[in-house]
Amino acid sequence: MGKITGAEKQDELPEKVRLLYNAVLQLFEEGTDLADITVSSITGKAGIGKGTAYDYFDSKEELVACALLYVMTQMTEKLLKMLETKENFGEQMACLLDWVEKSFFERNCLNRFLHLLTDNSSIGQLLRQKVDAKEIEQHMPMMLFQRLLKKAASDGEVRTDISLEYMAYTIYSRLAGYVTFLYIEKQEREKREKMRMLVYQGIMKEFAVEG
Amino acid sequence: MGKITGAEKQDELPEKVRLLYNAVLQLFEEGTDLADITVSSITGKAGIGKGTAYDYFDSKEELVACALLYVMTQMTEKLLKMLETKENFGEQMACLLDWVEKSFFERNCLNRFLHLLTDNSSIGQLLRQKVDAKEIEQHMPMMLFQRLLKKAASDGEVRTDISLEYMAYTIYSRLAGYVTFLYIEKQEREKREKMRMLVYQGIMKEFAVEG
Amino acid sequence: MGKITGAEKQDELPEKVRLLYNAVLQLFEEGTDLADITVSSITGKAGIGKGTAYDYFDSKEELVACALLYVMTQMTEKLLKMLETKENFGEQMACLLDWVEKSFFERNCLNRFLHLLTDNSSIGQLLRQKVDAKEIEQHMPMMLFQRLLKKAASDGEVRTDISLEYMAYTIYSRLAGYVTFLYIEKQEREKREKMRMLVYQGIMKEFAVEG
Amino acid sequence: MGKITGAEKQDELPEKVRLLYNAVLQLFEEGTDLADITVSSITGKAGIGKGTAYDYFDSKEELVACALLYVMTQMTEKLLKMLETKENFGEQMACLLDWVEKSFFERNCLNRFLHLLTDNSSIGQLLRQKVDAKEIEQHMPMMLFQRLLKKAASDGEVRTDISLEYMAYTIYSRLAGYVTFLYIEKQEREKREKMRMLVYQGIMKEFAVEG
DNA sequence: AATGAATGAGTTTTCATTCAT
DNA sequence: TATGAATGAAAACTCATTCAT
Repeated sequence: MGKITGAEKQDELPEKVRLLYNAVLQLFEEGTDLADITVSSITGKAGIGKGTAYDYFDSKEELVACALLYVMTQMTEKLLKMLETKENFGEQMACLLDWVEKSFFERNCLNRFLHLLTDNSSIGQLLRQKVDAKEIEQHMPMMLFQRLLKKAASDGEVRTDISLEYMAYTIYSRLAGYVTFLYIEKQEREKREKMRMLVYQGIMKEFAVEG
Repeated sequence: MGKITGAEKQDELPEKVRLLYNAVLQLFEEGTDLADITVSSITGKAGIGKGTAYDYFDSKEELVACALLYVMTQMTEKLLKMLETKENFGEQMACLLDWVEKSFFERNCLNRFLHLLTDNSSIGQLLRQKVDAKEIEQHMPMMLFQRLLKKAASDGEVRTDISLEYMAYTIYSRLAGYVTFLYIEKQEREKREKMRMLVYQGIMKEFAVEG
Repeated sequence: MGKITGAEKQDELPEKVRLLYNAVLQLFEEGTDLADITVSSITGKAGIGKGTAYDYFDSKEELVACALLYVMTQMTEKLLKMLETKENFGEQMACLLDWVEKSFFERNCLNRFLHLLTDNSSIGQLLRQKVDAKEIEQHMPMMLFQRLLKKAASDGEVRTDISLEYMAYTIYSRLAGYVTFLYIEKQEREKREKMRMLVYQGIMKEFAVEG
Repeated sequence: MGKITGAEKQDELPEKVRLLYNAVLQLFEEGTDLADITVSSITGKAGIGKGTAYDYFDSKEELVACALLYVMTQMTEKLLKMLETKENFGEQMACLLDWVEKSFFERNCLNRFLHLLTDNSSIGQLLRQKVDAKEIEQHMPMMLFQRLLKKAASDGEVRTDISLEYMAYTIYSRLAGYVTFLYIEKQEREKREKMRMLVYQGIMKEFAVEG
C-alpha cells in the first residue's frame, strides 16, 4: 500500500522492486534513452506483470527515478570502496579517470548519471528532488569527491587554502569534460590517453601539495 | 526533393525552414523538454502546415536536430563576435562566465545545448553526427574556445606549452561544471559569485601567462 | 482545431462527427450500458480511426455527452413535429404514450435519455451541463411538454389555473413511471394496456378542461 | 461454498458480508458513481481482504447488487415503520415527500435506488432480477406503496375504485418526477416548496376520498 | 477461512506520419 | 507547393480476479 519513495535501504527492498531496478539498469546499460524507456520494457525485462510496477510506484517517472537513484547510490558506494583502497590522492584520481573511461565504454552508466544531473526531463527533475533528500545526499558524486578531498587534506596531500566545494566541482567538471571528449573523440586511442594524462595533471597541479 | 541536411548556409534557407527553426528555438527557450516537443507544437508556432515540415525533413528528429544545429551555430557566432570585442583573454573568460550564467537564468539555452552534446536520445545522436560534418564543426563550442585560445596564444596571453585541444576541453569542462553547480545551488547568490570567481581564477592560473 | 461543444447546428456537423454520433446511437439502441461504451467500440462502429474522435472531442465523455445531446434534440424535434399533427391535447397525450411504449420495446432510447437526466455518472453530469446551455434547452423533454401545454391552454383544452411547470413535470413523471412499469411488468400485454389507459386518464382528469 | 445470493435474511448474514454491504452503502452515500465503485474501494472501506469478497460472491456485480438489495430492503423497512406512525394517508404522503427531499440533499440514496430500477448497467439488471425473486419483492418501493394504499383503502381514506397497482405506480412516478425536478431546479427554495405542495395535492386529489 | 501480492487484458489518450485536396 | 484531416500503433495506467500462503 505505501509506495516506494527511493529512500528505502537496500535490504528493505521487496524482491519485485529489486527486479524492476535491475531491469532499468540493464536498459540503461544497453544504451536505451530515458525517453524511450517504457513500463512494458521494464516489466518485460524484469519478468513481472505490468500492473506490479504500479503496486510499488505511482508512475513510470517515480519508478525510473527511484531505480536510477538506487543504482547511483550503489555505484558510488562501490566506487568509494575501491577508492579507499588507494594509497594516496593521486592514485585515487587516476583510478577515477580509469573508472570514467571504463564506464564510458562499458556503458555502465556513470556518464548517463552525470548527465541526468542537468537533465530537464520530468525524470531528471524528480531525480534531483530525491537527491536533495538529506539521507541520500551523502552518496552522490559531489559528496564522494568532497569526502576524498577531506581525507586527502587531512593527510596533507591536497591544498587546504581552497574551498572543498570548489575543488569537488572542479573534479566533477574535469571528469564530465573528459566524458564529453570521449563522446566526440572516442575513436583515437592515443589522443585519448594524452587527454587523460592532461586532465590528471590538471587536477594535481591545481590541488595537490608540492609537485 | 532534396531534403534539408543542416549543412545549408543561412542565406540558402527556405523561408519555411527558417520559421520552423525559430519555432524550435522558442520552444526551447520556453523550457520545453526535448521529449515533449511535438511536430504539432513546432508547426503550430511556426504558423505553417504540419505536412510542410515533411516536405523539408524526413522526420521529426531530423527537423529538431537541424534546428538545434542552426541555433547553436547562430548562438556561437553571436558569442564569438561579442568575445572579439574584448581586450584580452581574461576579459573573454569573464564574459563567457557571465554569458553562461545569464543563459542559465534566462533559459536561453546554452546549457541545454551543452547538455545535448552528451545526450543519448536519437535527436542528440543525430545532432552529434551533424556536428561531425566538417563544415559545421568550426562553429561548435569547442572550436570557438580553440579559436579564442589560438588568438590569445599568438598575443602571448596564454601558455603555448599546453595542447590547444586540452585547453579548450578544460574551459568547456569548467563552464559545464559551473552550470551543474547552478542547477544544484542556484538559490544562493553569494555562493554563486564566489564559485564564479574561483572558476575564473582556475582557468587563468592554469592557462594564462603570468599576471 | 476548435473542438465540438454540442452547440453546433445539424448542418454544421463535420461528416466524421455525424458518423460518431450515429455510432453512439446504435450502441445505445443495442442496449449497451453507458459504462460499457468504449472509444474503440464507437470509432469501430463509425468506421473511422480512433484518433479521429480525439480530433473533434477532448475526451470520451465529451464525445458521448455531445452525441446524446444531439440524438435527444433530434428525437424531440421529430416527436414535436409528430405531436403537432394531432388535433387536440388528448390525442397528443395518447400519441406520447404510444411513442414511449414503442421507444421502450424498440430500444430507441427515450427511456435511456429520461434516465440520463438523473444519472450521476460523469457523462450524465456533462450532459446536464450542456442541456443547461440556453440554446439547446428548448428541445429538451420538459420544454417540449411546456410547449404542448401552452398551446393546449390557449386552445382552451387544459386548465389555466395550474402552473405550466408543474403540469410539465407531472406529465414527465407519469411517462417515466410508465416506463418503470414496463421495465418490471413488460411481459403482460393486457396489464400494460390497462395501465396505459389509467395513465392517460390520470393526465386528462388532472389537467384537461371539462371531462 | 454456497455463495451469497441476496435472499439471505438479515440475521443469516456472515459478519464479513455485513461489512461489505455497509461499505457499499457508505460509498453510495459519498456519491460515488456505480461505475466508479471498485472492489478495492469496497474491501478497503470494509477493512477486509480483497480475496474474502470472492469467497462470498462470484463477482463484483453480484456483490454490489446484493448490497444494494440489502440496503434498499433496510431502507424501505425503516421508511415503512416511520410511515406507520402517521395518522392518515395524507400525512404519510407528506412524510414521503419530506423523505425524498431529505434523501436527495443528504445523498442518502433513495434517489440513487429509484434510479437503479431503470438502469441498464449489468448491476442494475442483476438487481432487478433479484428484486423479481418473490421473497424480496414485498420490501420494494412499489410494494411499500401498495401496502400503504391497502391500509388507507380499508380505512376509507383513498378511493377503492382505482387499481391499487396504478395508484402505487402513480405515487412512485410523482416522487421520481419530484426528484428529477430537484436535479434540475435544486437551487431555488421557494420554487421547490411550491412544487412539493403541488405534487402532494396532485396525489391527494387523484386518490384521496373527499377532503 | 482470510489475505493481498501479482497479474494482464483492456481502457483512454497521444502523436509522428501520410496523402487527398 | 502547401495543407491539415485522418490514421493507428504504441504508450501509461486501472482493476477484476486468482492463488500461494
